[in-house]
Amino acid sequence: MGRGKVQLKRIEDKSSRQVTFSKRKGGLIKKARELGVLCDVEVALVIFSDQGRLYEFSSAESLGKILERYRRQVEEEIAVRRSSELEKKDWLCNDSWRTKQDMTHHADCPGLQMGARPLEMIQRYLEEQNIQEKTLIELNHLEIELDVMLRQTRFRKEKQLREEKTLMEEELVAMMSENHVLRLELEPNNARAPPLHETLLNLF
Amino acid sequence: MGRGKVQLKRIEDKSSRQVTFSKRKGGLIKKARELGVLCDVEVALVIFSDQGRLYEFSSAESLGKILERYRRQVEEEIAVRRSSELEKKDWLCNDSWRTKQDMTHHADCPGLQMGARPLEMIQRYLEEQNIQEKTLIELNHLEIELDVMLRQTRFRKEKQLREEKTLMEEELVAMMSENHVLRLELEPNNARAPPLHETLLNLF
DNA sequence: CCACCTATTTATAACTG
DNA sequence: TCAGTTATAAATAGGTG
Repeated sequence: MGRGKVQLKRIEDKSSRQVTFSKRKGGLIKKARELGVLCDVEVALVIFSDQGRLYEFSSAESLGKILERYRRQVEEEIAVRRSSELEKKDWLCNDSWRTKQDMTHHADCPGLQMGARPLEMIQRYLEEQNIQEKTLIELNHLEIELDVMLRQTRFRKEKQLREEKTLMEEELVAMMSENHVLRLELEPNNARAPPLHETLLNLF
Repeated sequence: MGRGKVQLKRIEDKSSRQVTFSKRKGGLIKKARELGVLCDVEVALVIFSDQGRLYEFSSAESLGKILERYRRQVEEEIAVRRSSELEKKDWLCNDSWRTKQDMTHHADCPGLQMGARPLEMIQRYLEEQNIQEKTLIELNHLEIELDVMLRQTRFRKEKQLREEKTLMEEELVAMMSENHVLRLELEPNNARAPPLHETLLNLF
């Protein structure tokens, strides 16, 4: 949209990129809000600019809540997946539903205890699904599923580091407390502000 | 956009709402992707349909990572905010930045050695700019600038922890390496893929 | 519900002061 | 740099099959 068509690749000119970011960020947030209102759904949006600045939007109370819900949902899926691990394992390791070949050599593959032998499982899965015929969308779904699997494993590993991390964060917080932070109170100024432009009303 | 203008309120007709959701969800994700690519930023989007179904998008590696980053940032800000509560209170309760009273007593506030004397600089800036006349947008810009200042200070502090962090991350990576990760090579498949529907091309 | 088809509304790229 | 304008590209509401 605009005077010229735009290629879907990184805008190299820093200035243009910044301007485009600013404009499109506003547009994206607006659309996220509209989706939330019109369709009565929860929408959460998080953007990190290349400067590392955080922008967020959420249709509901707080982004945190939506993210909590997201986390819960993902963990739930993990739980479900885990509880059906045995059957799934059977399913994934047993090609009978397709080639009916003898798969017993997979039965003794070690390290598959906790349902993760990602590489093998995935390779098999891909082979069977005839990946070449898949659409990109389906591949995307697949990737998400794989990510969930990975997440599951990762979760366990990360727990081992959790305490150390916490310790470190506390240390960080302590160090940071040496800094004095200024938080602008925008609301009061806004309230006192005279007629705002349409654009402003529109975006905020 | 479309045959009729649309009011920004919940669409009551369930069917229309569902259709609109479907269409707009696609559009929103597409725009999120475009923002990520064009402006080289990280974007994460989470949507819960009213049916509780989860839709997600992320411009980067995984949504989880962005969410992690988000969490870290928020925690950081909270920590900083809390630690600076006292000074902030002082500043906010002191109307001198408006009344042009003597400010020298700020000169001795500790912890601000490093070339930034945020409190003073900001007070001065605000005085000069006659903050009451500013628009919300300008205030936003101001806030961003201040944030950059803060970030610089923070950065120096964080550096002190960088090495420890790096060490820890390496440990994490090592642990993760026990897992076999599959990275889908989307491009090749895409390239080989036969004619995709317009919608597909449009969205991906 | 999905794909496709316009008529319109929106978003926004490029430009201006 | 930054708000405001304009010409165009895009998104999409409503409708059809």
